[in-house]
Amino acid sequence: MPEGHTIHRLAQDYASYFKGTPTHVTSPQGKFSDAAALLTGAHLTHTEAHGKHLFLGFRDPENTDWIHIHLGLFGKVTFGATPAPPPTETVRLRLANATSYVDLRGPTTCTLITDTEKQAIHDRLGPDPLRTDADLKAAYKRISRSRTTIAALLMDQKIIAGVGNVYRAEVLFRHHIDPYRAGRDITPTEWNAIWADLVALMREGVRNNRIDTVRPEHTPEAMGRPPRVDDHGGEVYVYRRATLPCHLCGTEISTADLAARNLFWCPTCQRN
DNA sequence: TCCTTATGTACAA
DNA sequence: TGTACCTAAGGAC
Repeated sequence: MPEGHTIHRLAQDYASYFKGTPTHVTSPQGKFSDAAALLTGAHLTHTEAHGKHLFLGFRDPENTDWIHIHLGLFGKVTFGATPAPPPTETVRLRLANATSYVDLRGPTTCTLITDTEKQAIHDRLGPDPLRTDADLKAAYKRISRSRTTIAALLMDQKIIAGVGNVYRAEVLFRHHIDPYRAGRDITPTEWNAIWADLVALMREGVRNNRIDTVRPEHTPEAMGRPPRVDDHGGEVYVYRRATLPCHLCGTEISTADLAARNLFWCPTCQRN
């Protein structure tokens, strides 16, 4: 579920359902109870995403408290209309107002933090293709100096924030780049193209709340093959398509372990 | 009903 | 590099 596009979409959705309304905050599961008690009745004033980190701001006259959420691998968020059903035991955080509720389950992080602590998180994250303040040159500076593979670098949140295993695999396929190439062998032209593509793909991901990367001319309809949508909800070239034929050349898609994650690529199309 | 897997990260050794 | 953490869905039996 969660790459950067999911988190930016959540920032929008939390705001549209809860911003400016008195909000009842609870932690049915208990791990966020103390903070929830402090916040309940407060107004959600601001929501923000940086990479895979979500910040929900509750301003009092003095300063802003932030709920910092990171979904990790399993975290899920579900919105609904009131009346809210009784929460299940796994709900870490529930916000509820007169019209809506939202439940958070299974996050890696859900804590109450200050402005200063929030800034520290921004400071250790790289540029996010979905943020207007993103500096793609800062990312390239680090990539162009690194002997590490581009596949690993794209997953490093200090270098670029928000890209996960799906966007990593797909953007490398779309640019015909061998995932094992060293960062320092990526040219400025290639990096600019990768970045621009990530901006476009991830914006579409926010809009549709899913990851689709297949160009119109390569869709199942256009290519005369049966549609196949992955469990993650979108149509892709290589992600989780190991041993299936490449949409473009028919070669079997490869898979390998890279830094404890599954990497997918087409050994024929991605030889540059 | 059990086992595996997953779009992630932090920490220990 | 390995492991711990958090949850739920799908597949094997």
